[in-house]
Amino acid sequence: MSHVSTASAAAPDPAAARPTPAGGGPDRSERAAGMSLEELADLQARFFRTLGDPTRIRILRLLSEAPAGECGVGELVAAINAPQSRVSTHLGCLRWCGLVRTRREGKQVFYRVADPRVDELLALGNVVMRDHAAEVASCDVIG
Amino acid sequence: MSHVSTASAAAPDPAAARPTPAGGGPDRSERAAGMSLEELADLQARFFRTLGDPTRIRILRLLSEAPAGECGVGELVAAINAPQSRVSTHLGCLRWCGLVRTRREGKQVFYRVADPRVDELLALGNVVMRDHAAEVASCDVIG
DNA sequence: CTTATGTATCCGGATGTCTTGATATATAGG
DNA sequence: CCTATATATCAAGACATCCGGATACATAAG
Repeated sequence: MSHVSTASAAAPDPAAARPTPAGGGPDRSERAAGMSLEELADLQARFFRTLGDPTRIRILRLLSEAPAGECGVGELVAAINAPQSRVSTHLGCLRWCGLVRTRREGKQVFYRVADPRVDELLALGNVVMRDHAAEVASCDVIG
Repeated sequence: MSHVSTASAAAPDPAAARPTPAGGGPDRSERAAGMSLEELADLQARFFRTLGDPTRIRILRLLSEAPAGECGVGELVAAINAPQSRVSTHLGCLRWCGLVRTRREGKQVFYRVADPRVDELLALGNVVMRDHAAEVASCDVIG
């Protein structure tokens, strides 16, 4: 797969997930220090593209609405009604980008939204989108 | 062009722009009434994809930071340092989707962000993205 | 070790989306 | 009408991203 592309960098251990810098503790702020406006825009765009896939949106929604705040992969696959490989791939993308976190329990893996602001983002996007639904839906006609 | 695709619908007059339903007056809420969760997710994703292009991000940022809250196309082209056709195309996309509005003055056309919540969205996205910059930047390695 | 289940990854193949240069349209002026 | 400037649109090519099926990996149990 390759969503959200164009950048470089090597591949950290995908399974061990990232350090998840936050966690409530002190640390951050020196992040992404020297970046040109252009690079910044690239990253922002890339970030929004992470939210630009229907399957990923559905996953995030399911996770945030889940009773326990988390879901097993199986549940997600069933709820979304899509091939397991697809769900897994998108879960991988979301995890990679730090939007969700995982917990393993035996053979199963549970996912949860990693940052509450992600939900805010989705909610806000939802509201704004609703007021432009018709336009957005027909945007492809432009060109 | 074709950004944010997949939907149908015919092409309204691109120049005359949309009615811009809001405007401060009463009206809305019955929008996008009967939609399956799936269709909803498609639209949300499509909406976020509108924000998923670096050029469009740069345009929106320039517009919201502009002293008068608006910019002429020429200014944008100069600031972004990209071929005029590219800027124009993305402006068209943003206008089509209802995120920006236009005003004509002689030969020039001025653009402004149509909805303050769009700025909120960008700001929020920015903050969240910053905490995951490294991960997001290298996401393409996943697959 | 072998089997069974759950999850992740690889591999084409099909689209979607961005980009650029050329060209069309619009407005102002001579 | 003809010219010049400002924008918008078209056409074709280059990538990026998504998809589904097959397969590899991980964990648990016999």
